[in-house]
Amino acid sequence: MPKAEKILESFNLKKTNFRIELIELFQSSSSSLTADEIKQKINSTNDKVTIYRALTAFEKKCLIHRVPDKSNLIRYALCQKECSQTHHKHNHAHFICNICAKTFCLDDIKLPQINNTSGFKINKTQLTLEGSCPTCN
Amino acid sequence: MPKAEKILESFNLKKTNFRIELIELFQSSSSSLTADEIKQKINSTNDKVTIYRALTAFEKKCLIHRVPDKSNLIRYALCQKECSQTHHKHNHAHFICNICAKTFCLDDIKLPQINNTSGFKINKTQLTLEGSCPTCN
DNA sequence: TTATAAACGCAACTCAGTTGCAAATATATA
DNA sequence: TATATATTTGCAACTGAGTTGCGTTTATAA
Repeated sequence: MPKAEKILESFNLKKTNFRIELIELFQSSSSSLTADEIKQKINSTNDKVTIYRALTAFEKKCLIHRVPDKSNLIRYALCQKECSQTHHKHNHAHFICNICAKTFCLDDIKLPQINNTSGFKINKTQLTLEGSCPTCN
Repeated sequence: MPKAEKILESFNLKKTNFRIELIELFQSSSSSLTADEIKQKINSTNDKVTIYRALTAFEKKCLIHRVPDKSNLIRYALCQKECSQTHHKHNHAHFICNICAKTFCLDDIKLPQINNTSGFKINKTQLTLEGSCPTCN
């Protein structure tokens, strides 16, 4: 796991305390995070705008990616190394726990290959599973 | 295709002009609908609250189901006959068009069978495809 | 015809996420 | 080390989807 400072450096982002903490939080989280969860876990005094802007910047640099969420919140998880600095490239399924509402990346479960059908041209495939996570069951 | 009045009757819902129109709109739509799209297509003077409440009632009766949406809007499509009046039971993939942002049900594409993995108990599977729809390409 | 439960409409609210702008700060350069 | 510059931050105000409360209207059953 690369150090947070190294990551920010390599992405040409400034090494501010908040952003270092934010990366470390993502690295230590087994599931994904919403802006609100971040605000609670890093008990910083940072404004929510700062959080949203950091997330937007990280997503743009392919450091984090959006994952599905039950209640239509924007939820992020760390990208794996297959993502370059300019292009996201995910080939894993996501799991939403119906009890704790967290979303997990299931790196082991690969996506099915679906061919273009009846006029629909397919660029991207997403597989989302629901149920109960290891902690909840 | 059952008549809108018949449907409302069988679901123990009142046959109001708005709800009849709403069902007919769903029946004539090849893709799914948001509350806002409904307001525009039925150019009724109905309050948005009325639309939201009708959608909630229809979903509860398993007449419509939520489908994924690019920008986290609540988006609905008509259920197929496999849904009972009390339980949703969907076995099809969804397609999101990245150009027109509409979501379509792909009844032909069935869901892959994923087994429970490493502590995750799976109850539901969702397969979402993205690309461009027949109209847009 | 009347009673009653469902549906409706208005107003006001909630809450996630966004935008504008000015102040602060990290970092590269002189 | 000092200075310039682009990035990041914080505040305030806003947006827009969706919700809640409550009183009124309406479909339908008695």
